[in-house]
Amino acid sequence: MVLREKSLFSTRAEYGVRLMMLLARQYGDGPLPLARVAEIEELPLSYLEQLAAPLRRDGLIRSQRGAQGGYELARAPEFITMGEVVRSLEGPIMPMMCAPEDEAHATCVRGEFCSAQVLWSRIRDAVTGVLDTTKLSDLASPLAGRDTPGERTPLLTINSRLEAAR
Amino acid sequence: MVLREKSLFSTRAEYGVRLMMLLARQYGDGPLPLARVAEIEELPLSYLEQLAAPLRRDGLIRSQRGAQGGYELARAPEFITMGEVVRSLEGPIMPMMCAPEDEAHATCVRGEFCSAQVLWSRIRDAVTGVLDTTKLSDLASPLAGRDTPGERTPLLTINSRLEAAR
DNA sequence: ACCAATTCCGACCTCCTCAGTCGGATATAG
DNA sequence: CTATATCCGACTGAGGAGGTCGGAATTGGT
Repeated sequence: MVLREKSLFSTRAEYGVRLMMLLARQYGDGPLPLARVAEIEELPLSYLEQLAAPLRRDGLIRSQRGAQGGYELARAPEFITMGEVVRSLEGPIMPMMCAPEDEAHATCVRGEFCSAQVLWSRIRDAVTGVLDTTKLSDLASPLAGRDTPGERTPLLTINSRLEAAR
Repeated sequence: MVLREKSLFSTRAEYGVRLMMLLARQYGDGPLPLARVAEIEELPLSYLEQLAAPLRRDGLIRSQRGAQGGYELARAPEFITMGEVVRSLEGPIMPMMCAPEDEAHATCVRGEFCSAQVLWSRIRDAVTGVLDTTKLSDLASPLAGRDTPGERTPLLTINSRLEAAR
């Protein structure tokens, strides 16, 4: 779809996070169908379906099947960390084979001689640190992180802004 | 070669860092040929040659061609950051297309609406933070990062330890 | 002068993952 | 009943990761 150089995470995390943020804004207003998400975020519906599956299995979102159905957050946005979201979509965070999250079974063949491992572990910890301390509620407002406190922004607002943009 | 799940960086960074650490231990004792490195680290020589090229172009290592030649660090280990090494091998650090190191040309099509961007930027900063504050000298000793101050360990020691290991 | 050891360079190749697509089955509100 | 959803599994095309290979250029040792 887009031209894509190498990047630390894949589109699964990217799209999945965008999906979750949309659900966060919608939280409390009933389920949102993926077709709407696909439309708003301009993402392929069939791909989104693939991303919703693990999120649901991991208890981050709830589904309502059938007409008027869709997905909604299983918990309030302030109780969902980005770490849960990203791990659900991408699996455990490891910057390198020899530095898995589960330090127990590092697959580093070279064992004690691999002192580079220290570096990769530090990086992994830095990444998971951000991921685990950032909650969905920290990002869900379009103004969040932009040095403005930012009140809640309903979907309606976002839609009209998208209209205006094209 | 090895089975390889998804990981934040590729083998280029992994092998390249190991190469640099070996050169760091050898620093001041003349050039080390890649054939030796390949032997010690059990890595394919022809692939190492590929990794040495950018490191040399970026002025991190110096080469000496011909017999008795090899590579050596262009500067002392305490003046080379892991950020320089990794960037030389892998290019700019971006966890996601919409959060490049050069914040100027973010290729995020959705512009201001992409509030997820905040997350990816934070992660990028966390990673580059570690990378840019860790120097080659911080890792070069096999004891470094293992809560022991760690004196300099010559190659000879490492070799004999490798012998013993198999 | 020669040879062996090196770096240097570019082309090539193979497999696996990413980023989807597709077809259909199942559930449910109106 | 039907339109709208989720759900599930199989399939696929392109591209990058992770190398390999052949040869040219450079240099120290004898």
